[in-house]
Amino acid sequence: MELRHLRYFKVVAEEGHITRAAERLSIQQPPLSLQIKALETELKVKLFHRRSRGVELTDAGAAFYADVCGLLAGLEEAVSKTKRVARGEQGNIAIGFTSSVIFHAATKKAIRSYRTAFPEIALSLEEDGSTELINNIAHNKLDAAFVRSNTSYVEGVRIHQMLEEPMHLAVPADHPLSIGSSKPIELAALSDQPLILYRRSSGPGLYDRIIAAYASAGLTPQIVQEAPRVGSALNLVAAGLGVSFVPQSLGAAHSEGVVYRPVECDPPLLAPIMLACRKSESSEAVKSFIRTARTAMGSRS
Amino acid sequence: MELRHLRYFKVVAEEGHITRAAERLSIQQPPLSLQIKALETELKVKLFHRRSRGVELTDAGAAFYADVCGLLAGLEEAVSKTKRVARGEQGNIAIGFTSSVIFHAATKKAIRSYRTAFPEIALSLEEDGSTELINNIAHNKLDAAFVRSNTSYVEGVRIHQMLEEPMHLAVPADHPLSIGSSKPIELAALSDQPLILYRRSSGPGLYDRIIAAYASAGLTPQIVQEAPRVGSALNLVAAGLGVSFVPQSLGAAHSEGVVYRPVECDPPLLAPIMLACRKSESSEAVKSFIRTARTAMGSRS
DNA sequence: TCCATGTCATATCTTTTTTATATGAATCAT
DNA sequence: ATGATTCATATAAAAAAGATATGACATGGA
Repeated sequence: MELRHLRYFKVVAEEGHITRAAERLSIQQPPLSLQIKALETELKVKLFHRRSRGVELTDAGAAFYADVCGLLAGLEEAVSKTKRVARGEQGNIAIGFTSSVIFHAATKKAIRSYRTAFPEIALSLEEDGSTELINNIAHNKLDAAFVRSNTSYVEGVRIHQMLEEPMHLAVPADHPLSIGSSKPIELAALSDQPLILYRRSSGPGLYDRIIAAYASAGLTPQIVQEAPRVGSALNLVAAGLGVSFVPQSLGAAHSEGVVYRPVECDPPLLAPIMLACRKSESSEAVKSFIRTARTAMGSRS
Repeated sequence: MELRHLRYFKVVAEEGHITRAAERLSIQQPPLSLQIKALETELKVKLFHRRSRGVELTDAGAAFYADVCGLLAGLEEAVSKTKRVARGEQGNIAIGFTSSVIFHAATKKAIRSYRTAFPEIALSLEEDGSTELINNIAHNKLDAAFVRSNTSYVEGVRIHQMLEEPMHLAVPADHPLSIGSSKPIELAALSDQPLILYRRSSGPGLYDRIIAAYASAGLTPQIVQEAPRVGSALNLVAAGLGVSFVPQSLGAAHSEGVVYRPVECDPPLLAPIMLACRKSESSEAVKSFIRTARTAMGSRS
């Protein structure tokens, strides 16, 4: 059976008349009769009563007609949907982010402007560590991810830097360093402070930058604890276990028992936000997401 | 576009490999490549990325694949449904009845046994006067109808008698004739009783039989009122406006203020139940309904 | 780096299928 | 009865699908 049979059948059913249907289909009557007969033979079902003044659907033919209309309409719908997806107007994409980037206004702005610009594309969001996110992109489980590292190079994944923000020092509210919180703190003042960092394995980016900053100031950090993610590091700070460095944007989120102070340091201690994506991305939807994000976040690279 | 394209596309999408897909389809690789390309050209959408180790769906291709699977499954479903309808196992039929026949146990039994025997066939039931029902059959708005007349002959409609039941006299409860209700009443005793009948135009069957019975007894009925249907005639009887004749089975339904008495009369005054249907019925579902009804109602004609 | 291998694309020929033309058979209306 | 209408059948022409042979291109191993 071919679509031709269904299309011909539909017109014949609507006209109740093979000759007129043939006209509407711009073919001659004999081939149309043959195609209808072939359809009946294949189904082993009589679809029309041959009357002297035309043809009339049998019960079975009427049932088939209803379904055929639906199928043909469904096909048209599928085709136009496919075209929309090809143009990048419809589809769905999966975006990942590390726990610390959602706090930054720019990532929220990026996602919001994409939703507005492409409302027909469903976004699914997933949180995980930088390493896992980048691996998921390589394995086609994610289309792009906001991360804080550019250190892990995975085959087929490219990482764009979107912006950098200063790192702030997070200190317990009752800690001596929390006094005069508006003035920057020099790194040297922290040499003997117990330091809380995040697990390097899931996000080496910030970890390495902090270690590097200590090193270039000629200091050795006293790491007392590794937290699985920034949020938990801040909880440990609030509990008084030590101090930590977090991206400035985190300050807005977690304030209970924690005081944030700018850090004086050369080169400045910065936390980047990067967008990881495939080196050769084929999906229009994903490409437009990357474009939107770069515009919204003011990335010029 | 033809179903072939969709079927081929589906297999290629599943295999991710044109050569293997061609094997599964029992054709050679070059024609399959051509058909896929033709499909892409017609849709003006690239459905596959050509990779060195095979092919891979594009976003648009993946969207199309999902829809194509649904459509092909839908087609199979439509075909098997059509076959079921052709075998008379599925479908829907429209049955009419006059207001007076549903009170008879035999019609309820007929409908019930049909529902049991063919649960997949939807029955739609409609009540109207005999004349209207029979016209509706001729105009294909109904498939069959239980009526009480065989007097109206409409082109293309055949009427089978299913059974006959005696007519009873309905008298007001406070009427002298209601005394001794178990004994039959002779027609002669009614010569000067005001008579209520139903409108002849919508159901000439019973009307004519009653008039004929009076005539053969040498009496002239004193018709005081015509009711639109049996139910309303009984209401008029209950109100004391006169007496009426109704099929025995009606006694079960309407008893408030009405007493029913058998009628002594030669030839006996009988109310038939007929089944009207098309002279040449083509639907298996309707044919099986007629068969079931005749069996359930004990018609031997 | 080069070659063997695997994979899709292209070219050409064969076969099948679809369509067109001509005509027949059946039914209905005048 | 006859002419018109409509579907069916027969046969010829055109189009399309499929087969075979081969090319182009990338990949992975020696």
